[in-house]
Amino acid sequence: MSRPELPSRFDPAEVERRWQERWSEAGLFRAPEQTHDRPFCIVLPPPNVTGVLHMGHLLSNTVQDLLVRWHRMRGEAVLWLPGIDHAGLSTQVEVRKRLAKQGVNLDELSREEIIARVQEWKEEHERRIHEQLRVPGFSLDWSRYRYTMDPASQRATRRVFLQLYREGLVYRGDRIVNWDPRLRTAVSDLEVFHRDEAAELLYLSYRWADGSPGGLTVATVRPETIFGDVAVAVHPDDERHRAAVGREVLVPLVGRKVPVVTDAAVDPAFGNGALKVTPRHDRVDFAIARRHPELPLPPTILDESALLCGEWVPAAFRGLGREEGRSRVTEALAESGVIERREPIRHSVAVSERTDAVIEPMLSRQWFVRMRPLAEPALRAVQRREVRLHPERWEGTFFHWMETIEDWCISRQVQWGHPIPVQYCEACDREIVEEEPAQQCPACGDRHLRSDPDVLDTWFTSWLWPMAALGWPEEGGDLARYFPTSVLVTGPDIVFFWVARMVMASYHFRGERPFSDVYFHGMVRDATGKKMQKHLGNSPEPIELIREWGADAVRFALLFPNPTDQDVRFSAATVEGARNFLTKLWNLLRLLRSQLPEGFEPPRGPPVLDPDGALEERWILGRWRRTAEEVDRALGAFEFTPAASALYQFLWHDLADRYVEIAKSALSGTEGEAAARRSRTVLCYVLERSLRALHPMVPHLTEELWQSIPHDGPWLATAAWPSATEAPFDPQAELESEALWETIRALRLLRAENRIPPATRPVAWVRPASEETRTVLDREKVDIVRLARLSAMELLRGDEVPVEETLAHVTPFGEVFLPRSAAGGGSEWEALEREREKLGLLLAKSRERLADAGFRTRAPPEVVQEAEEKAAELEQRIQQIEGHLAKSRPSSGVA
RNA sequence: GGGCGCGUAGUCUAGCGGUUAUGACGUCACCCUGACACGGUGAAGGUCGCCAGUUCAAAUCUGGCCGCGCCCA
Repeated sequence: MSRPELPSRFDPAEVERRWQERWSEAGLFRAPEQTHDRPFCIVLPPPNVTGVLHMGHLLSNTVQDLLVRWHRMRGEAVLWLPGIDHAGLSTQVEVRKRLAKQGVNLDELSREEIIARVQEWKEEHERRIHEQLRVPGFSLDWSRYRYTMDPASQRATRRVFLQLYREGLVYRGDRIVNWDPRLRTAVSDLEVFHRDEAAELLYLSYRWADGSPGGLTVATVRPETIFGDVAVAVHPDDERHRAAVGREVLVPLVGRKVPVVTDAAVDPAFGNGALKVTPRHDRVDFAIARRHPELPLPPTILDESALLCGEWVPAAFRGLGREEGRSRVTEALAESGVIERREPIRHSVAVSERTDAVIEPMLSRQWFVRMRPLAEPALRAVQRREVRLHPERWEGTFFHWMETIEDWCISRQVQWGHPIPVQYCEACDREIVEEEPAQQCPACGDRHLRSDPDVLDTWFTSWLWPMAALGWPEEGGDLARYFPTSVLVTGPDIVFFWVARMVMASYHFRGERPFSDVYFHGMVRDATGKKMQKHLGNSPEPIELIREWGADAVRFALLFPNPTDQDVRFSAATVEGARNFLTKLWNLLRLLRSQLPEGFEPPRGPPVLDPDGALEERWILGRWRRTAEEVDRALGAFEFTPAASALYQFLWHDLADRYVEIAKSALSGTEGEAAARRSRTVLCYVLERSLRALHPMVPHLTEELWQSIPHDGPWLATAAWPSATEAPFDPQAELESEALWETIRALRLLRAENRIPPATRPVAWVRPASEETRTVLDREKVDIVRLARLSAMELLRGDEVPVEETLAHVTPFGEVFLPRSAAGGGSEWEALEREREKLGLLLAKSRERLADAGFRTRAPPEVVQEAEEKAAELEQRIQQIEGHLAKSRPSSGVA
C-alpha cells in the first residue's frame, strides 16, 4: 500500500488552514461573472464594524455557509457576498467610550476630528472581523466585499432619500421622539426597550383658579414636569369630573392657570382619572394638545441632557437632572401641602438600548419616513408567500408589526454616518434636496447654504443592503445576475429593524422581492440555558473555540444536537460530541484506505444490487438511500438538525457499528476475492457519498478525507451533490437485518448478564420463530458466530432441545441459548423476569384493547389484525420465557 | 395587558392520532477484539407539566389551568 498511514486522530488546525489556502488560491468561491440559469445568492448580514463577532454570528454564518456550499455542489452559480456595516450610533458610542478612557471628551472634538477617530477605530476592527470570518472556513466571495459607507452605498443612500422626499414619503416634522439624553440624539422606536421599574405615584391637588375651595386631584409619577403643564385632561365620559370641565386650575408651585379639558385618551382608571398635560414631554400629552389647538405650546423645560431648563421652570430647579429634580420638586410640593397621597407603583419605563439611559420623550424636529405606503406591498408579499419566512411562525410577528407600523425617525444627532442630504438657505430658509449638493438657493439665489448637521439612521442604508451590495442603483452586472437574492439568514431580533424594512425597500425601489426565503435562527445559549452575553462571561470567543476544537467540530456542534428551529445550547460537551463524531469519521476513512488495493478504481455510479449479494450490502445501500433522502428533505425545509442527525446516525450506527462489523470478514478476503471486491466497493461508495453530503457542514475534514481516497474531480467543494435516488433499495434486507441483529444482541445480552468472559467462545443454540428467520440466520451463521464470539451456532427445529443445560433469552425472532457451564456468575433469570414483566404489561394492554367492541368495529381492519398478531406473538414469547424461568430459577437456588 | 413559542428518563432532545416513545450527554457493568478508549458491548433510568374533552384509540388533536422563555405595549 503506497498511501501513508493516517494517524488515529487528526490535527484540525493544520488540515483546516491548508484547505482554506488551497480553496482560496483556486478561487473556488468567486461567483461566476456570466449569467447562469440557476443563480443562488446570499448577502451576509453585514456585521457592525466596531463589533466583535460572537457565537450568534458563528451560528448564523455556519448556516449560511452550509446553504451556500450545498447549492454550489448542486451546480448553481453561487454568490455569498461579504460586507460590513458602519453602524453609526453604536460605533460612535464605542468610540466615545474609548476616547473617554484616554481622557478625551468626544463632544469637544470637531466633526472632522470625530470622523477621523472613528475611521481609525473602524480599520482596526475590520481586520479582526475578517479574521473571524476566515478562520471558520466560510466560503465567501471576498472579491465582492462591500461596506455600507463606500461610495456606491453613499450614492444608493442619497438616491433613496431624494426619491422618498420627492414622493412625499420623507418629511421633516415636529414630533415626540425618543430622546437619549446621554447620547443626545433621537433614536427610533425600535432602539428603545421597556423595563418595569418601581416608582412613586403622587396625587397632587391642583387648586381651582377662581379661588373657590378645593381643586382637582391629578396623579403623576413625573412631578418635575409640572412646569410644562398646559392643561389637565379628563375622560369625556367620566362623571366624577364633569363639573370640572371648562374650569381652570393652578399648577402647583408656579400658580400658572391651566384649563381642564376632555380627551378620550385619558384612562379614567389610572390614578384619579385626571391627567396633567405636558405636551413637550409625552406622546399622549402631545396628541391631546394637538386636539386642543387653543392650548399654548410651552417652552421646553428639559434640555438635550434632560436637565430642567427654561423660563417656565423656577430658578431653584433649573439645571437639575430628572431624578434630582423629581425629589426636589416632590419636597417642595410636600411643603406647599398639595400632595394628597403617595402610592408606590411599578410602571414601564422606556430605556435606550444603546446606553441604558431612561428615554426622555421630547418634542423635536426630525426627519421621518412615512411607513404605511411602504408597508402595504411588503405585507402582501409575505401573505402571498412571495417572501417565505422560516420557521413559518414568524409570519404572525411580522404581520402584527406591519399592520401597526408607525413612521420611522431617521435623523440622528451624531457625526458618524451618512449626512442627511439636505441644505437650508440662510436667506429664505428653504429646504434644498437635490441629486448633488447645491451651490446656491434655487428659490432666492442666495449662496449661503447650510447643510443639515445630522446623519441618517444606519438602517436607512442597511435596508438597501441586498440591492446596494449588488450594485444598485447601477443596473446590470451582479444586480442583473444575482438579484433578487435567494435566502436571508438572520436572527429574529432584527425582523423589524432590518428584514421588514429590506422587504419594503426592495418592493418600493425595484418592484420586486429582495429574497425568496428568510431563515431565522435561534439564539445561542450556554449549557445552563442562559443567553450568551459578553458581560455574563459565558460567551466563548469563536476563534479561541476553534483553536481548541477545530472549526469543523464547532460548526457541527452548532448544527447537530440542538432543538429544531429553536435556540441552540452550546457547551464544551456539545463540541466534544461533534469532535468525537469527526474522529469516528476519520477512522472510518482510515479503515477504508487500508482496504483499498493499489490502483483501485472508484465506483462511478452506485454498486449494482445483486439479489444474491451479502445481506449487509443490500441493507447498507438502502440505509444510505433513506439517509440521503432525509438530508435532501431536511435541507430543503431549512431543518438543519435533522439533516446533521441523519448523517450522524447513518455513519456511526449503521455504517460503523453494523455494516463494517459484518463486512470485516468479507473485506479481509476470507470469503474470497469477489466478496472482498464487492464489499470494498460498497464501503467506498457509501463513504464517498457521505463525505459529499457532509461537506457543507464539515467542509475541511471531508475535503481532506475525500482527497485521500480515489475520487473524481479536483475538489470536493465543487463536486456534485450526491443523488439520493441512484442508490438501490431493498426492503427485504431491512427485515432480515433486524432478525440478524436481534439474535446477536440477545446472545450478547446473555453473555453480559451471566458474565461469560470475553475470551470464552461457547456454542449457541437458536430456535428461530419462523422458517424465514431460520433461512436468514442459517445464511448469516458465520457472522453471528463471530460477532457474538461463539465457537459454533446450531439451529434447533421444533421440539429439539440443546444437549446441555442452558441459559436462555427470547426475542421476537426466536429463542437463543448458551451453555450454563460457560457462565461465570450473574443471574440470567433477572433479565428474563424483567422481560416477562414488560411483555406482560404490553399483553394486558393489548388484550384490553382487543376486548373493546368499539375497537373491533371502528378501527381499520388492518389495525385490528395487527393487534391480534401482536398479542399472539407476545403470548408465545411470554410462554417461552416462563418455561425458561421454571427451569432456571429453582436450580439456581435463588428465591 | 396583547402576541408567539416551549414543558417528554438526572440533563438536552426526536416523535405530533394506533410504535415495546428516538438519539445524545451523564450513570452502572464488562472489554485496550487487528479503523477508532475522542472507542466497543450490554444494562439501568420515563405517571410524555396538570385537569377536562374529542376519538374505538391521545405524548400526538381541542379547551382550561400551572410553570418557563421571547417579542410587543
